[in-house]
Amino acid sequence: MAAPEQISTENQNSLRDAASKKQEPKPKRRMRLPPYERENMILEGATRFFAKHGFNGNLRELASELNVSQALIFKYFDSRERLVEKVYERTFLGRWRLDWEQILSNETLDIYTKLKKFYLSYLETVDDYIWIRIALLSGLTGNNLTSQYIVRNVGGLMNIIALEIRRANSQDLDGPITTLEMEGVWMLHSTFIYYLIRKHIYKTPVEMDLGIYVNKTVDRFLSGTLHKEA
Amino acid sequence: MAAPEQISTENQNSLRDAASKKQEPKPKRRMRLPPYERENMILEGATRFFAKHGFNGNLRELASELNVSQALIFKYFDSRERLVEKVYERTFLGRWRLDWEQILSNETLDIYTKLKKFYLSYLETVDDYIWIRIALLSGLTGNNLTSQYIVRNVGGLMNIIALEIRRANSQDLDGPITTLEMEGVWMLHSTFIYYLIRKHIYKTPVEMDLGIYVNKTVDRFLSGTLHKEA
DNA sequence: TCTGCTAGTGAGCAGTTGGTCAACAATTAT
DNA sequence: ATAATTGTTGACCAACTGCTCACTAGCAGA
Repeated sequence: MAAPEQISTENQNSLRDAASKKQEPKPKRRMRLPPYERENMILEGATRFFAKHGFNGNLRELASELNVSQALIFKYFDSRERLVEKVYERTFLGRWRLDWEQILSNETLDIYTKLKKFYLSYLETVDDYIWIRIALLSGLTGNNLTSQYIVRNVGGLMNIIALEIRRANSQDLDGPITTLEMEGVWMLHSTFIYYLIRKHIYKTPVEMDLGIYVNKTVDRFLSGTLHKEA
Repeated sequence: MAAPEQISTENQNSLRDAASKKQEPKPKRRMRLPPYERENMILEGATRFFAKHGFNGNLRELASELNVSQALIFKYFDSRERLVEKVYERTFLGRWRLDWEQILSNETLDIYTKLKKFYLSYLETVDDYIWIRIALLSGLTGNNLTSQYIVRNVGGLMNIIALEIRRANSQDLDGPITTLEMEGVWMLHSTFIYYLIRKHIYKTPVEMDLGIYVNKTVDRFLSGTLHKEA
């Protein structure tokens, strides 16, 4: 760790040159962007960065990843807190698809294809390192309205599925949905969420063909994993 | 909810007394504990604390929760990093039950009761605010061997279950287990893990009777959620 | 080419944080 | 009682962090 005490002048020079060659050749011409673009660039970088380092990641580090001064971040976002809020919005609200509800309520589809269509679309927008990490981080950090908003929204979809399952079982649709019925629906959803956790967070091997995986999982969910024989 | 606006002087005094009694009458006599006990106390407090505030929670705050100086923490743990490691060990390794593997391999039980027995025991040791939060936090922070160790261990159990399902389906036990077979097994496990996430992290309403919940979930997993009629 | 507007920055401030250390005091042995 | 041992602490340090501000420089319009 200690620097050598004696170096020849030439060495010193060449070392300095090498060093300066590594930091200078980027004369780092100051790039001027229209505010909207710059804001977007920062927000996108922050999303990636927070996903990786958590919401109290070092802002100076974020700035240097963006090749921008740390002061600039505060020109576009009043405080770290505001920046984090924006990241939430971008990540969650920005990805919510309004047609999910329609797929699930579509009367012309049977329950198998309905669930397969929905979860294929759901996974397409959500099977992403950034999304799953931000989702878990925001849940753990708590105190954020956005994650609660999502919980409620997903809860709404789960309710629809519960009703569709009743319909498929030709049960009475009127009574209130029981806790155990809801747990049944969450079973399917849990499977897909934990698939994302294993894939993007624990990085264990998983089935990579989403089409096959979704089909098989929905089938299993509805029909059971035991071959009913005879 | 609102406090009464008028209180007699006596009341005010007694209130003030009560308040001061709460912070002053602790002349904070210095408590001396045998090292083993103190270490345990700090470790337990740190586990609770990190579970709540994440692994870069403020150590001064932790110290004050323990009614102990911040310097003392460093007498028992060289650095924050070491402390976090110990928290991992305590939380994960300390809870692993060796008999889980035996329950699952037990030849005298049918697959239904096997899975029910196992997951009841599993949830009993793992259905806990602290456990699920530390588990997710450690996964997100990455770079920890312990969480990978657990992933491997759980993976081992999943493998056993995969084999048991083959047996129940009277399939050939010899071929290698396919990715899709494994995904099937993860479906059940995912359900229980995400149950914990909903319960302890998102704090949404869930079925509270573990016995009923485990039974019903295993049944659904094996037999499907659709009533197969005629 | 020059000028005005404003995107962008370096330097620095106040507060915080992990970690250290000499001194203090609770307990035990004498 | 007294002394030796050692668990415990207050005060401190150096590094870091969110955030600010006076100043710099890229770009559009004249």
